[in-house]
Amino acid sequence: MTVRPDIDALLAGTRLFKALDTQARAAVAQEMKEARYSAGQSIFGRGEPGNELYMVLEGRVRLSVLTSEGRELSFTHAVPGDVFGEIAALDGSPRSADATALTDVRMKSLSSAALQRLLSAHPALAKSVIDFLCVRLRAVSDHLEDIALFAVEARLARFLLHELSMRGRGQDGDVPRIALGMSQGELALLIGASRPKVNAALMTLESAGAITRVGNEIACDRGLLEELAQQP
Amino acid sequence: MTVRPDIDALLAGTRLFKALDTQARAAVAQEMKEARYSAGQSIFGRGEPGNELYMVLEGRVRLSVLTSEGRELSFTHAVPGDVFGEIAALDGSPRSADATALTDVRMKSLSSAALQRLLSAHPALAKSVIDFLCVRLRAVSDHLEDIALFAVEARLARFLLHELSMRGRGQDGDVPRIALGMSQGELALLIGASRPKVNAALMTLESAGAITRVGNEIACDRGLLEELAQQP
DNA sequence: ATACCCCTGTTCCCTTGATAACAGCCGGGA
DNA sequence: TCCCGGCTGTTATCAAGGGAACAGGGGTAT
Repeated sequence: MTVRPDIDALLAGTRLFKALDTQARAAVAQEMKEARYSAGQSIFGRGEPGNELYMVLEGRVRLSVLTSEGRELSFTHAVPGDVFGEIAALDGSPRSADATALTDVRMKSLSSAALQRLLSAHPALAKSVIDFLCVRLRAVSDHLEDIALFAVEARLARFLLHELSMRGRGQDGDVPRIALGMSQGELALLIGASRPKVNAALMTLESAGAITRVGNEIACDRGLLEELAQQP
Repeated sequence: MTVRPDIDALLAGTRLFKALDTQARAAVAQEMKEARYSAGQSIFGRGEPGNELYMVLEGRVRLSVLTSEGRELSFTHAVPGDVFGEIAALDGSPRSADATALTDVRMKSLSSAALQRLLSAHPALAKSVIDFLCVRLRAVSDHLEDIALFAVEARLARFLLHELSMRGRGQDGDVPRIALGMSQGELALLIGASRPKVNAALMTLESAGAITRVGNEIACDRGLLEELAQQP
């Protein structure tokens, strides 16, 4: 395990802070505090006041909402390098989602007070924040479109393609692979479908030759996936 | 019809520009150009380069997406005082949705070049933009949650409550009313349901006493609507 | 006046997907 | 070692909702 992953490198890789110069990034790094949660723990809940944002160093965090009747939907998972909790930290309103540690998690937190201070001191940060929020908006819009307009199978194909473009390795002509790192149940929450349906969809994609499961990784055929991603 | 609605007043009422001082707002107003479209016309399409944002002065604009198979979903409608097209104008990426004039529309447009210039010149604008994007994000997230987790009837109740809180008049103990200003077909696109289902849901809400239709306005019982908005 | 178009209200059928339930598997802890 | 808990794979049942279809109404243009 990496004992001291380079915080500065992580900040540089994050859309939120990538536009800053090294000096400004050092200022940000200075303000961040270590935060740890263990698997299953709630990091924050919807409706609570939100006084900080987080950057994940290790582990996986579920960002989700839960209705009073117990139905649940995940917006996304935050993995190392990802930032979450930024909305409440930026606008001062209550948390708009629940954050739950899916594994043991190590993070850096940045208080909203420090964030506001940094925003005033480094105008370039504002531009970064705006870009970051635009990316978020496009992601949520895409998610909405997927759930409203496509069947479960196509949603799964779209999810895999999205993961490929985000965290995909497997360069060049090689068959790209994804390490999902989550159960089918978590996948179902992200896709907005029931767990059995997700299982069935995985089987369908597999027999269609669009994916092959090797260990706990998934080898993907981009072309076939893109085809299936269009279907009703 | 208002021949010269006060542009400055509209800008002041817009979240995007409300934090600016009068002088900065005058600078913005200076940069805006009149734009007109007639009912049914496309203003921009998804995937096109986006070089300006718009503020609606008169009329109604549908912001939607369309799949290759012809299924459609509206994200929202822009009405007088609303801004749209800001994402592409801010981040330089292609349009993420289609914009269609539902009625004859009169707008002011602001080029992304001018927007970037204003952002550099007026740091307070950056803060406004960030707040604006946060509001957008919360709205899209809510929409996603509604569609993923609630039945058509509850989604309709939620939509009406949302309209009430946005554009609702009917102050104090009075029964609040909404002028929807759209057909059931448009409403169905916004809610993510079929037109017949929306019709049935309206009937159900009406016989439950949650709404009463008078002319082309809807009188709402907030309490009952909030109750129905929770149901599966 | 007439024809046309778009909107509302409504019905029927059929597909999708949620739910519950159960068996088999694997890994960790007692 | 055995047991337990969580995960995968799979099935049968049932409800929600989409799509097509049609009647009636009101406005507009011819």
